[in-house]
Amino acid sequence: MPITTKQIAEICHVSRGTVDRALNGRAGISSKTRELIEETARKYNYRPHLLASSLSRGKSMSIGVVFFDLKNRFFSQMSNAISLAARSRGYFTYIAVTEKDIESEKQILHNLASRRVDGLIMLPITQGKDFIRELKELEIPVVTVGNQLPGIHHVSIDEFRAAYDSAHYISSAGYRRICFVCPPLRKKGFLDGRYNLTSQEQRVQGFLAYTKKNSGMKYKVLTEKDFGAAAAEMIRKSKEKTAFFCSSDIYALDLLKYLGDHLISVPEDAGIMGFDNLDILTYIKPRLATVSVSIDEVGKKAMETLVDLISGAKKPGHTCYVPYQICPGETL
Amino acid sequence: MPITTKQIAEICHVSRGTVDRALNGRAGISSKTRELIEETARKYNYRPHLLASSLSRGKSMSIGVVFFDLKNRFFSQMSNAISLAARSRGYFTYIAVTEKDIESEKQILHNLASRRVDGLIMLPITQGKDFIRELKELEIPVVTVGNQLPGIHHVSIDEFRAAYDSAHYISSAGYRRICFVCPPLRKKGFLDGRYNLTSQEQRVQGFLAYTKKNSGMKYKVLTEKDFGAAAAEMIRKSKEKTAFFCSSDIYALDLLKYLGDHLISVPEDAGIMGFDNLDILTYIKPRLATVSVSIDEVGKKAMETLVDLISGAKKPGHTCYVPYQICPGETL
DNA sequence: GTGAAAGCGCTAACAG
DNA sequence: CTGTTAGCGCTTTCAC
Repeated sequence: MPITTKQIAEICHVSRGTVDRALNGRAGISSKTRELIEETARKYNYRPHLLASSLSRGKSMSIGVVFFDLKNRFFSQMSNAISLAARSRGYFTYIAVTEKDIESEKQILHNLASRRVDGLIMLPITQGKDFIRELKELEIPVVTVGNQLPGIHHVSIDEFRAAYDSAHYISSAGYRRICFVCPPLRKKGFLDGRYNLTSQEQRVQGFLAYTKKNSGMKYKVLTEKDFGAAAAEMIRKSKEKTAFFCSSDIYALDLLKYLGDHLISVPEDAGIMGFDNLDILTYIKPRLATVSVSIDEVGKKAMETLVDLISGAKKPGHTCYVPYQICPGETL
Repeated sequence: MPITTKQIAEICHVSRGTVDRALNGRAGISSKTRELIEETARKYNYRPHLLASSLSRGKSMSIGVVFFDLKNRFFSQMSNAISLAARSRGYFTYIAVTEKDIESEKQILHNLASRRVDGLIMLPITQGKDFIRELKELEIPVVTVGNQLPGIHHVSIDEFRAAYDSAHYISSAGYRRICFVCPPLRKKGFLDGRYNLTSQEQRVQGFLAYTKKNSGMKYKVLTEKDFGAAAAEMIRKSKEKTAFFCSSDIYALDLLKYLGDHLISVPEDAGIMGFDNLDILTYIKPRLATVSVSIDEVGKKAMETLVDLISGAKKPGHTCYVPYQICPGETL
């Protein structure tokens, strides 16, 4: 058991208030007593009790981070950035994973609220009025990344524009036929539409906006779980070369592998473009064309926004866009 | 501000003790008052204040997880497993990253101790008597993974044997010349030997034990940062085919890429074997020979051990080995 | 400059 | 079965 301020007070023959002043660098104390107290604190290996401190101060100096999982590089990279940004401001991060389970997400949020985290950064898997009400009832500042929630602060790239630009990029590489691959959209409508798919939806909308605008374009959206087989069939049936624009690098890699295993060459027989520019791409050949999202930037910005919300100093704008960039590759 | 037990007590015209009994399912209360209390709690959206609860109970139901970073898949996968295992037992996990900085590691540990985490799971970057003393002074149960610390509970694979077996596997694939690639070992001796490299050292020792035992074997250990160039030179200079046994899949992938960029074919001109079996390998061609470590298993086991230590129910053994497996590939 | 006292919200031991 | 009381360790206000 570490020593407490009370004991230090006794040892130094001063009051607890004085010890507090010394240990927290507060004013109104002679340098003599301050030094005495600091020294005994060191001597007895004093360790402040942050739970007690939080209780009386009403701030826990901790934040909650809630993601699907940490297996996905997108989340682990972002968690890394958030964790660092948080610590540099004195916050520690609880990280919890929902495994895309709506009930888990709910429980985690309540638990974190009970732990009195000062703020939350999350990628919500749920949407809808009820959920937003519940979130607001926690009375904790929240910043979302990836999926959006109306009325809640959000940091992300402009998914719509990024997808729009990507479609344009693919088309300028000579493709007249683009297929958007986005398996998560399967879930649309499930559970009374409670799944939050805003990020994916904005991407598909950006894609459609471009392809519909350009009358020469043929387009399709693939949401099958087994999109590899579906894509292979499309390629075989059509003589026109198709580009597969995947809503995430992971799907692009899966597709690349599937096509390779089925003797379809990229980019000779079909084109592929990904999204996110995950760091594992450096090891992949051919180099995947993709959209680079600065995940670290999103994480940092999200933390910054959260701190602003917590301190209430300045109200940050509701949505903060982080720049993105088209990354050319050898797969188109 | 959520309602407190005190307010509930007033509303229900009972004492705080009774409210506590009702809300925590403790015995000694009539079902009538219990129901009344539960209902008002629900009605007013009561949320237990876990900080206060922790303070008086002396348990925070939180654990600290300390790794180099979360960019490395090894750590993020493990964090994911730990986070899940923890939550299933009611614990939440603080996750902090050191970025391989000894001073950061120290600060993080002290901060977590101040937050009164009930236990710690870490991959220490520091070693030495002073560090161990400091760790023990925290008076918190600690479980290490990866790197070891004498006298502290540890969960991992048997690195020595895994490396030994791998060397044997490589040799049985026909190689008479094996080069162990392990850049982290460069740090050996830096900062008065404070860097903890036990995991890597055990691997190199296992490798050496095998190669030294078999007199026909030629061996070498590469620790250069720029190991790709060094390896390429070795390959060019010798007519005998060399296998590069990399202490981590990451190095193996870097090497594979480097050699490919320099027109050296694997496995025609040289062999490569990795370590860890990271999940990104599924996307890599040629399929990398490696050693599979069940990272989830290590994470789960570490949490299990930690819970045993916290509860003090049964003292777990000091070292717990998790099985590993040689994974054949196309790179040998 | 320093001390005394009340309080953060919950828990636990004891008395009735 | 229920109430009272005394904490947990730190913070903060107010008086001296």
